[in-house]
Amino acid sequence: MSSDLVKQVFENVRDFDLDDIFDCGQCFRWNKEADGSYSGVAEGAFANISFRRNDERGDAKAGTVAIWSNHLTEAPSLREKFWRNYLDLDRDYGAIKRLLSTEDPVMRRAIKTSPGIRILNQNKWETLISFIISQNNNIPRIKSCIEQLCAEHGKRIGTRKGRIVCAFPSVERLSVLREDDLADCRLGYRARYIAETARRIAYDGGAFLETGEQMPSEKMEEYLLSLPGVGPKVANCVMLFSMKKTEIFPIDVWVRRVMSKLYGMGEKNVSAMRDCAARNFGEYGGIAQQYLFNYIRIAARANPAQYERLLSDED
DNA sequence: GGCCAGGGGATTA
DNA sequence: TAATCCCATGGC
Repeated sequence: MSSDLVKQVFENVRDFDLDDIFDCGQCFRWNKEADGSYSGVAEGAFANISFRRNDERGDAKAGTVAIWSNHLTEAPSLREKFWRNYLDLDRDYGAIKRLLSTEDPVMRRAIKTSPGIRILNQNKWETLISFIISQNNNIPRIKSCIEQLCAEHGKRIGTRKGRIVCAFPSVERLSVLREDDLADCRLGYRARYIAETARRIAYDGGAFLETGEQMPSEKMEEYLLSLPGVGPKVANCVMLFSMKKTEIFPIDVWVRRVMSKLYGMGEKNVSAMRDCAARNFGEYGGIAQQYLFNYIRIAARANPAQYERLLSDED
């Protein structure tokens, strides 16, 4: 397959780190290679992405992104445009980080933990189904569920290291499936949500699939919440990760912990957390959320004992 | 064997 | 409106 790949390069990219981007919980189909690069699938194309920081002669805070993909059918200019948008390269994260950091020591620590996060602009349909799968689930298992879903129902797009690589299944395919056809994916009770939501999208999801960021957030959220298996958290993730709604602040169990333990808010007062985020983080609430989410998750992983003490502290 | 995971839906109170 | 239970699955 490697002979079929084409190369795309972006130079002098700042505020960029592969681990921060692909391991911060926003995407599920990218995996780290032995050389530190990441391989995955986006919009029906297999890709491998590497990042090399400039040496001391260049801008030390910047580097070069190199992407090998089998995006063969598109003109080079369209491919360049696709990756530029997918990796959110036109956004000035340095400015956003400075804005979020002023007068917020918690955010300063969070950003310092993963300063290279960028919010990917992912496919709406894939993001919707992926985050339905995410409910009451953990990230490794979400990834395996999605891989199985792609292997069983996605279009084959090539082979990699002797394994078949598949695209995310189409609306058409999933909309004709019955719950039983999803049994191999080990989706549990979410299988019914996915089958029903797929039929809804096939039937009336035109506006969702074709518009997106042009549509007002309120209207889009209303539609998403009408889908089976989609509540506030899933709807918010879809809007943030696939519709450029950077002000949206998804609240899950980890964000609730951050807000209660580090921002001193009531554990269950989700609406107050939303208000707090809107006040403090404004139009970049979603990006702030991603720094915080990754911060608390890394803290829990790195030092479980200290993390447990933090959580059990009855202040 | 109970608890937890990027929650949502239905039923109670 | 808020609280509670249940929902499959798998890792620990």
